[in-house]
Amino acid sequence: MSVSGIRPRPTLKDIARLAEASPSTVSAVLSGTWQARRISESTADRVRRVADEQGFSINRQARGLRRGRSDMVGLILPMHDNRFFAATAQSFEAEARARHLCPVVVSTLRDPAEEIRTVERLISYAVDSLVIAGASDPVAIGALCRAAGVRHVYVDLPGEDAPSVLSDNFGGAKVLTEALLDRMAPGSGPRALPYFVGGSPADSATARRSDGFRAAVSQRLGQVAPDQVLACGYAPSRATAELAALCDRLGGLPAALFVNSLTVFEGALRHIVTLPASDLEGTVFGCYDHDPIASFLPFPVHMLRQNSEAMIARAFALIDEEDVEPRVIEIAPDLVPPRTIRPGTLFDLG
Amino acid sequence: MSVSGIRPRPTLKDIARLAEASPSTVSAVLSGTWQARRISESTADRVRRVADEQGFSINRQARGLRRGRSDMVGLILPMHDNRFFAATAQSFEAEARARHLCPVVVSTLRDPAEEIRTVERLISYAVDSLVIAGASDPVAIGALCRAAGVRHVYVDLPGEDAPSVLSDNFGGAKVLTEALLDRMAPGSGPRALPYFVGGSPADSATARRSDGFRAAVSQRLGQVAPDQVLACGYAPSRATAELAALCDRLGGLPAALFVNSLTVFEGALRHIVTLPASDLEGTVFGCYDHDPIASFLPFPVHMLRQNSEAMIARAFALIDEEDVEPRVIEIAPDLVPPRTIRPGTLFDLG
DNA sequence: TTGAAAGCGCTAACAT
DNA sequence: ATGTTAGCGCTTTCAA
Repeated sequence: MSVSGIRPRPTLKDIARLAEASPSTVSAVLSGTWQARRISESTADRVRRVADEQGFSINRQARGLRRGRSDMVGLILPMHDNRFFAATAQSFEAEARARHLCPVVVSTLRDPAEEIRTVERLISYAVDSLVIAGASDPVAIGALCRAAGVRHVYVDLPGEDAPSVLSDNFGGAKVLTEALLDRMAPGSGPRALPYFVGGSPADSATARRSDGFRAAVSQRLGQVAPDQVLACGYAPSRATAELAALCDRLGGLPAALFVNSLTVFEGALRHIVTLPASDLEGTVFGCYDHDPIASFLPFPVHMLRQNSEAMIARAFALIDEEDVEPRVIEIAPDLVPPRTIRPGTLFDLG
Repeated sequence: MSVSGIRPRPTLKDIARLAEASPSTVSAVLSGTWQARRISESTADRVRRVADEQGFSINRQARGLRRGRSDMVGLILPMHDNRFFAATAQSFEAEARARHLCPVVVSTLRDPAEEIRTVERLISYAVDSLVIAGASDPVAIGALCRAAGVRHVYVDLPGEDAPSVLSDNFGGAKVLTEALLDRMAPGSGPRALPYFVGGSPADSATARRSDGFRAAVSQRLGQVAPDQVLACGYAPSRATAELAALCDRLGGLPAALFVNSLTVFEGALRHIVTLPASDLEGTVFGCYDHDPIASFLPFPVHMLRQNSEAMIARAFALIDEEDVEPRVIEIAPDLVPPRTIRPGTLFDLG
């Protein structure tokens, strides 16, 4: 309204002057510390009224500087565009807000240099603590956090210097593999075997998952050939090629296919759609990760839904308890069975 | 190494003392302002060396307080767990980093109160600017931003007091509808018509999309009955029920179905899988939003991929140019045709 | 080419 | 029950 345009936002001092109180009183009233400083109800009311009238909102940079903290918690992610990490971010925000902390979510595209820069930056904004999901250089991250005295917890991929909350990759893979073995068509020869595809052997999650796969298979079938595990990375295009080569070798799809992630699954699909429809009949699919639309595909896909909510809840509990003991905590994923196929519908393969 | 444990991180003053320079010199050297203050190369080198040795990293709360800004940019999202918003977040981070700004992404679950609280909070952390995606209360947001002098841009859903970068909902819906009309089986009676399902009529995106749908249909078929547009919200369960009711009325699926979002699509699928396979043959699907796995379903789904990258790039350009003129900028989404179906494969419906 | 000093807005001793 | 004051770590005149 005024010709002068926007005026600077009021500071705590302005409120103090207007409410005829001292800055410390205003500070105490507005930050809820006033129980300690037995401030009279009337003063408190007056201060609050003036603050409201003036549309006062505190300068958190100043408050943070003075208190040596920021009331922000950081979450570092490889990327947003991924069901698991997106769900992780969602849970993270809920937990942060329940604690009146400001959630700050930043992704690093699995670039170790970017990851380090991000950690440094968040520390220099004085985040109170840090959750690191899918760390690519946990050693460097740990060094930075320790130097700055910032509590941190690893999620999804482990670190050595602080607690890690991971998916139960071994157990989950074992359960999923068992589900596949249960449904697998009996037969003999290499096509009658289950195969594992996707992921990087350098990555501890893939290692644990393929171990779980091997454990289940060898328990049921007695042995696992090395070529039943094809860790060809996470890129869809690599998965397409790898599956094509496998089908070539076997003369068709194997009886069961354990797919290590949704991106790998997408790549696998690209090959599958080129196959004769009859080829699908003898195959069961499993995927370590869940996608609601995948459950509507015209063949059974057993999926594992990682429990990101429980993982993040656990991570926050560790931070709350100031528990910094390095160790691995595993959270079981949930097995999502394929949807029941009703005879006569589109998805009846018979 | 030392028995005393972690020591406090060095401040700029510490570096000054160790480098035998004044705090102002160190500040100038470390923040690149030193060209202005013609500092000697040797001093600059010495300062940088000491800073490195000490592992100095600046306290951004202090810097921000002094400079009256924070070098943070905020992105407000309805939720992370959604392909479009996740892609938006990803692009946002890339643009922010290209400008040496710290991206801060926060979601609000479409809760207007939470949204306001989040905007207030980010402002009180002194974010330099704000991108608001899917605003549920743009009027209140605008008031806060203006009072604080924070530049802002709306994305996905418009605001009145600042520029808005939106998907070209009308044009996109028209193009998608035309693709459906092109592929639609000829016939007569209500089943031979295209239907629009999902979204809320209160939401401007849905309004524009259904307008685009109507424009394309009336141009081709001469008229559109009111009951061809079923804005039943975004919840999957509502969509399932709505589609079931429609099929009931029509005696089967309509010749074409325009689905307003992926969540609606998921709900629609739940009904579709209960239908006899032969029912699908005469129907084409369209979805405003893209999902890679949906393209592998055993019937053709035309999808629209919103160009979040271009939208965010435009939003940042507006912020860079300090362009605050309220207006709507529309970005065309890309039509993703259904995958080619090869005869004899699983996905050959014939 | 550099240093001294004020002060950003807030909180927490320490007064009273 | 409330006010005074020092100072968090930094940037920026202003002085030299």
